[in-house]
Amino acid sequence: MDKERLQQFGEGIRQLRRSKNLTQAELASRMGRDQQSIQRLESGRVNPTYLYLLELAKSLEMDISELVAVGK
Amino acid sequence: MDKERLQQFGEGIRQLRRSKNLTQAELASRMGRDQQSIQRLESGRVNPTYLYLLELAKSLEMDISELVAVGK
DNA sequence: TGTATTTACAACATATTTGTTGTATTGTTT
DNA sequence: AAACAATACAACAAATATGTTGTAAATACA
Repeated sequence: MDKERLQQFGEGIRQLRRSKNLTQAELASRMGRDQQSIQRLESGRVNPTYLYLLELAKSLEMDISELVAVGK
Repeated sequence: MDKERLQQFGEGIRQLRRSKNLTQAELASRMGRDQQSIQRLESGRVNPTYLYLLELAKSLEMDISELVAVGK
């Protein structure tokens, strides 16, 4: 189901963020967003856009190709 | 600018679709969508979601990691 | 030329993402 | 325990993606 794919992806992002020792607020700040934005993403309650993913990858210092692979 | 990234990505999708000899309508059909959806994507007028990209990759018979790489 | 196919674009309704504010809950540290 | 930091969640407005219909323009082909 779609909802599960989003939850899986969100969980993957959470792992990545933690592996880099960043708080939700810190990551959000790098993206010019707020903590709630990351929280919703990690909880799988939203379906992020391509541009959001590009910014996320940049803020996590990785390629978007690697980023989207976490949901697999 | 963001608009340019979307245009660049859309153009990349167009190349991929053409390389597989698919019309916009055919690709859309595989995704359960209509021709207009693909047209807006390729013209860079929309910012597709993660789930949309997953379906697009599947319909183009490729990995989402490869798919998002076309916009680079 | 004429016909069919493909692509482009616009407008509208609907659903959803995003931004924002506030706050509750959980976790950590002293 | 108390204080602080981090995370979760809800509700609202605004922006935007998506679905849909209609049609114009461009392209391919007989």
